[in-house]
Amino acid sequence: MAKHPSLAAVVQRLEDRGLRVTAPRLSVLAAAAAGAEDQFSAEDIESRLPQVGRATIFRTLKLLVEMDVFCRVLLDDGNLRYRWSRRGHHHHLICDSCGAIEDFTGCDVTTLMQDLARRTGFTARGHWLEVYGRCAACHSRAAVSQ
Amino acid sequence: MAKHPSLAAVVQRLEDRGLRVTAPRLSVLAAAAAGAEDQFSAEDIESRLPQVGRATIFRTLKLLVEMDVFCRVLLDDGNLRYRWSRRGHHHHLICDSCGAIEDFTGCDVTTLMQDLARRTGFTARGHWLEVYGRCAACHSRAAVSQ
DNA sequence: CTCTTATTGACACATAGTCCCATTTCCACA
DNA sequence: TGTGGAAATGGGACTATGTGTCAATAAGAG
Repeated sequence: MAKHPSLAAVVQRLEDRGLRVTAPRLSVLAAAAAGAEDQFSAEDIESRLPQVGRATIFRTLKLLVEMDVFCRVLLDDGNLRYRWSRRGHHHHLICDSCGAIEDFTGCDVTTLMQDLARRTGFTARGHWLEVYGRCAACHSRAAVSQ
Repeated sequence: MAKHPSLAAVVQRLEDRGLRVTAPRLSVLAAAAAGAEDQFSAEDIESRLPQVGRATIFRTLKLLVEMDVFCRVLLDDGNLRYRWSRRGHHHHLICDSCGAIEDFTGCDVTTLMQDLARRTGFTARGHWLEVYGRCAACHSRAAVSQ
């Protein structure tokens, strides 16, 4: 699966919303695709685009997160990263050891929420879940080196 | 149940860790207990303690979070709050409408994690979960006003 | 080609911290 | 009781991640 959706698709979605497809917006998308990692910080984008105003970069990041082109990932140390969104409801598995981020869907938190409503009367509208641990690759790597 | 544990218990835990029980640390605890709400921001503490250095306030907050005296709560808007921890693994139910925060334990995310490990090979070490929605009190309030 | 509106860039300001370093405070031990 | 070392503090600079304002610019519609 591609790291990120085609530019054309994003452009289409901008147009559908009646938003303009401008050079700075395309630059941010390009800069986000440029990194070696599939995740990036606001600062990464800033440093790759010295010619684009800082405010514009943040505005664009915010817009693209709203449009579900990017998603935010909360790292264990409290830092925030951006990432191409796989679109729709999903969560992240963040590897402590290599830092890789995987998505996961099939989130049964819904069941949990229903349970919760029964027990406490609290109705969940949404939730934020990040999982920290060790990915399969780092497991085998550890197994080999020992 | 009390909003927060006795000061003596916290003092004890500081001593157990070989840390000093200093005036600034006690001030932060007092300031945290002073607010009307059971939650507070770093800024709340700062403004209640103009005589204590900012660096000290942040150091102390961090220390008390590590000691599980306070916990951090991630609000829906991305802002962070501090809160007396009920100690041990728990999550938060944050009411959109009145802003109240309830704790909940009996978190069956564990089951989810085991499932995850089977499916993806990812072993979870920990997770962060915040739930947003509407509390029981706000439900009944809404029912009455309609 | 021009009008309108979206968008941008610059800059100031805000929040939530961290880092460094000189000074102070505390505690233990002589 | 005095003192030396370690822990803790306060001040200030610095960082990261934003937001708000406002005048200038650019895009698309007609």
